[in-house]
Amino acid sequence: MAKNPEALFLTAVGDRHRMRILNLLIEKPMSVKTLSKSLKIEQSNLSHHLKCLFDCKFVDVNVKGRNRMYSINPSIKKIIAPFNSYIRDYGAYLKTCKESS
Amino acid sequence: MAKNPEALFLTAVGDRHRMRILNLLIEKPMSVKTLSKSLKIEQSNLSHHLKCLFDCKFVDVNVKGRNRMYSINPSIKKIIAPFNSYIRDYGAYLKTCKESS
DNA sequence: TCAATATATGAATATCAAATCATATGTATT
DNA sequence: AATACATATGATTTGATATTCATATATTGA
Repeated sequence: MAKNPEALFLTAVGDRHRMRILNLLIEKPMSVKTLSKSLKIEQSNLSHHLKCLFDCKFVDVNVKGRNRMYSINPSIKKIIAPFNSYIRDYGAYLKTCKESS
Repeated sequence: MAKNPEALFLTAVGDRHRMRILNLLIEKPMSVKTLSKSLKIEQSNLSHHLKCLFDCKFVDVNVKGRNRMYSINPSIKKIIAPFNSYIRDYGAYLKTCKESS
């Protein structure tokens, strides 16, 4: 069944790693190498995540020597802020959908 | 690997059906029956999604006769608004993480 | 108490996304 | 041109999540 934009959005951003990537990039542009070190995500795996973020236009790239600098697309900042604020206030209450069955 | 609050949040809300549920409930409380009809989600499946939303405190329930009225937890409204606004403006650009390989 | 209605639950299955691995591509440096 | 470095890609494996199905529970009304 084809996904609606809401679902596309949520799967795109809805990942432990991708959210952390965005939260780092919101501060400043970074190369894959730097991201990989900071977040301890293996390079190839990280590249896959970046591709996903890029395809959805959450991040931009530009080439700088042999590095590729990823930067955040400003449009998405509006969402990250309320998201982080929610996590700060209510994060402790969250559960997986499975548990407490 | 244990999930961080960010990931918990995103998996909880990050689902085609659950987002639509929240977007309906934001207008007014509804019974499972009503939700099921409006969203054309089969009852048992819907109940599973509601449980997930409830466990994460995104919705509340109260019993009204033999119905159970689900209502949205106000704390989450702050996120739904910017989310919907993003979708409205940029939804068309979203892609699945797989395609265009 | 019995039947009807509304909802929840657990287990089994099906579907989808993430991680990994091996390798390819592109750029810079010598 | 050859090597090294940085990153991307495709295929495969692995793991997680959604759906379905059969059934249980709870409430109401006859």
